[in-house]
Amino acid sequence: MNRTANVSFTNTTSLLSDFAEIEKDILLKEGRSHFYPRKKILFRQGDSVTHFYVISSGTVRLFYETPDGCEVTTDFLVAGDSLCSAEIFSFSDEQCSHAVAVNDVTVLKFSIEWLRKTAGRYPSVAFNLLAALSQQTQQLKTEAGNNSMMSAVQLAACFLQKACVLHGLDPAGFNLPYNKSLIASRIGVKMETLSRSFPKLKEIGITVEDRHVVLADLPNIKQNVCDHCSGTEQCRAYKILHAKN
Amino acid sequence: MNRTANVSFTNTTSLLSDFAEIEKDILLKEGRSHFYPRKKILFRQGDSVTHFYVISSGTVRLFYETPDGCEVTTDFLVAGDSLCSAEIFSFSDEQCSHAVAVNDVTVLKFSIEWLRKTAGRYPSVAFNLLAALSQQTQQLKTEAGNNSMMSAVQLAACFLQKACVLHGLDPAGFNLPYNKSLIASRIGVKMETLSRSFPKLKEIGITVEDRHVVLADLPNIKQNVCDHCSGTEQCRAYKILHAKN
DNA sequence: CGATCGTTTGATCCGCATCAAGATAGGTGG
DNA sequence: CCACCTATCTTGATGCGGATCAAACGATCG
Repeated sequence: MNRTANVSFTNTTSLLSDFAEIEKDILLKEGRSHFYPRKKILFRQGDSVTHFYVISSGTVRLFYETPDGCEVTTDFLVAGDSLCSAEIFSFSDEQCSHAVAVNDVTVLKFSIEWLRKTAGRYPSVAFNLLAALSQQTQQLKTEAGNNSMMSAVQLAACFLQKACVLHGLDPAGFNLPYNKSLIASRIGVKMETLSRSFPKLKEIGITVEDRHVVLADLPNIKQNVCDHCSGTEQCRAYKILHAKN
Repeated sequence: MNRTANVSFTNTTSLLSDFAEIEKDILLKEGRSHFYPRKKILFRQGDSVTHFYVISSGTVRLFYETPDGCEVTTDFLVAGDSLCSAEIFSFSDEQCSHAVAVNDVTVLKFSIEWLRKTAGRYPSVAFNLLAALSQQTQQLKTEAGNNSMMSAVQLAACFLQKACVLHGLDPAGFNLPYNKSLIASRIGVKMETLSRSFPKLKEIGITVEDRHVVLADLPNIKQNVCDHCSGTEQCRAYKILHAKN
């Protein structure tokens, strides 16, 4: 587990992207780089929280198991995103979800004791943690709202647009970064339902054939991603939502 | 707007309950006490975030409006809970929901500038904010999971148990602290559906007649509240969930 | 070449929303 | 005191969306 120097943090909404250079140095010096091959588990639901992670490359899937054995995917995380930011300062020290590498993944690991100590010593570190947590909370809120109000077709449309932006892909044509079953699990519908939504997506300019996706009529897709679907009229999901009225 | 000395923070999971005495003093000295009568609006969705609030007494409802005019209640907050904790440190300075007094409410208000400054000066204040945010995030996560997996009957059962604990009521018999339409809006179902779930609730020992509720067979209700339904076998919603198998 | 995985497609069922019509209670004015 | 009204809630009938069960298809792999 050697240290790495060439870590890139591309995600503009990430925890670290936003740090001043001094704090970045502090963190990069302390962080131990770890490699997880595809399908390797980073931690399991119920494990005690020992580390804070920042993803350097690859994609991590968070999911939990319901008592009846059903997997619910709560998020996909990419380079620059952090894991266990909420867990560090909460009362329970148990992981509330599994984390598994979707593809080959490298992360920086920090012990939670060190991070707590450092947050106490450097206010700017604490502030950045606060900002990261705030954003997570906001995102969860809007997502909770969306999920309860949107149909399977709308959810699929949103997901594809978000995935395109998140992974920096070309809307004019790209390959799905993960299985369709994972996508279904992420948007909270069954595989069969997701499958049936593709013909309907085609009608509104989203073509999905095998792994290949085309998002037509959306040159400025970044502005169209629907974190706040309900509010922004450029959003495709918004249009779908109101097509019927 | 006079200052108040006799503020009680009963909620054990609240932001302030957990502060050391010194920090409590700092906050209580700065906080301005405000009174909001029943139905008065604290702030509206889209307003710019100017203050951080801690509830001294009463109940506040958070909700947002969908484009088609439907109200979605995201939370009820009671004495000791805080408002806008996530908003203070996030990029957007817009309120993402309305806040309205369910009954007569008193709050302590702090300007966000002051709180940011104070969090920078006193690490323990920053830590308590981190802890509060962490907890909020965790709660949102489990709730998002629950909502997608639970039926209307299960959601109603959960809500009644939580409400009982949250408001410190007697499970052997209490009156609903709010309208049934608000409850329906909170658990994300229509009034009619909530209404139809009451007969089914009776079968599992939850009696609802008009405003009066009895939670039978649950002497230790606090242990039964289902923040983590999926995991705890004592939880009534867990039992409902698995009654069919 | 069969075997397994991921996906599609079809048939059916169930839960919740919707629309519509009472029911009950609290409040107001005559 | 009664008639009326509105808010809140209940009950019934119907329709739709998504889950479930089941079968088949194509691709990859040993």
